[in-house]
Amino acid sequence: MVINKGVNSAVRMAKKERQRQLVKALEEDPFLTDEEMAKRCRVSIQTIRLDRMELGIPELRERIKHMAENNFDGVRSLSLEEVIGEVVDIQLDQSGISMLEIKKEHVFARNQIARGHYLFAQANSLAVAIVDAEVALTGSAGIRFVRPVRLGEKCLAFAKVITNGPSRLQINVQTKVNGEVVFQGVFDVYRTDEEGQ
Amino acid sequence: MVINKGVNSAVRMAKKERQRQLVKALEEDPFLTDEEMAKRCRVSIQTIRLDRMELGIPELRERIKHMAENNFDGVRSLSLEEVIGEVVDIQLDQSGISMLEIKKEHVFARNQIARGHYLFAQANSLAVAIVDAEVALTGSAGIRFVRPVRLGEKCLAFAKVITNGPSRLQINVQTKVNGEVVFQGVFDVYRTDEEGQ
DNA sequence: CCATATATTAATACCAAGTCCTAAATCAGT
DNA sequence: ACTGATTTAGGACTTGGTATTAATATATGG
Repeated sequence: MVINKGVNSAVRMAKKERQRQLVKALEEDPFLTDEEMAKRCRVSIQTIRLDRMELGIPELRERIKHMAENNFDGVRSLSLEEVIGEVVDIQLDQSGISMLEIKKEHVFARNQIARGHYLFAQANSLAVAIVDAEVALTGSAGIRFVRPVRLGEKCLAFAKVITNGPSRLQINVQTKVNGEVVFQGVFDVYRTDEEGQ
Repeated sequence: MVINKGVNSAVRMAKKERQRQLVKALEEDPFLTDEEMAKRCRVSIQTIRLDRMELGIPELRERIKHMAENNFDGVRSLSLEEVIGEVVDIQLDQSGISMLEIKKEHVFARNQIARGHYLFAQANSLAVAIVDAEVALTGSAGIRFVRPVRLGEKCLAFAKVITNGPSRLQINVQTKVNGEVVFQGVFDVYRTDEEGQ
């Protein structure tokens, strides 16, 4: 019996093992068709299909679709990144206010704290936006993350021009959550009609 | 004839307009089937197919597949999604290199110059990534955009730990394009097991 | 007004990569 | 030899198409 069980389990393992390989192979390359997998495992297509059923693995097209959908959501937030925060008010060459609500895509999954560069991006793009010029680019900046910002918090960035030269402005940006300063930065922004950064 | 041309162009516009809408609709939602689009445009499926042919738009499955493939390349870096750019090399608590290719979504449409916060994001996330801790957050930073970076350029960010304390590190990041420095920054990063920014 | 493009619709056969279902074959263990 | 699990096979149907051919507007040029 023990011996038989050995043989038995050898066969069972063949199945289990195949399914294990299936899962692994699809993790590595989700674009594999049942036909491909059947060839690889030297079994019939139907066997692979049964395996997928048992393992609850959707068909190729569904797998691909899911990946694409995830990606699409990502793309959405990428294009949203173009406009970091919503501009609430702007006085060209003087001041501006923008609002950014911290969402899932802005935070570290582990601790729900906003990634610094989103706060920077909000401040930076606001600073650039209030400059009255064809082209405005940040030259340098000094920034401080005063306290961590958490998921769901609404960041109000207040930008104020400190010094206003013909080709160079210094802009102070203070970001607050419920009146509490969470970020502070000074941006040196250059304006030109051609380039600079 | 002018009158006829008017009618003519009205019809032609119907087609052009429909194709314009098609492109737009698919940009907004690439998961639309021909059938759906046919209903929306109140034409036959065949017309939509012809339109796709003319416009060189691949079928639904191909579109989805492409998205999924792009995503898949990015899936590897999904765990690295924490980091903007692709990490090339990391020595924890010592140094790191990441690469970011400037694409359309990173530049100002007007002048094809990369928005500063992407360069910042690359540098910032690399700085945070090389810190060997449960949680690492940027406290402050001083940065300089040395020269503008253009569409298509590949930015290599080199991060190096300058001072390495138990709870605080100073990290210098220099970003280069073809050996030329384009960005330079010093990041104060805090490591904790709970929070801080 | 008729011929001639251009645009649209229809109809058919075919494909990939499946699902769902039924039935048969195989095989291992007792 | 029988039982139960496993594997194959087969056919019908599905989606979302391609490719091709043909018929039908529709519009404009002359």
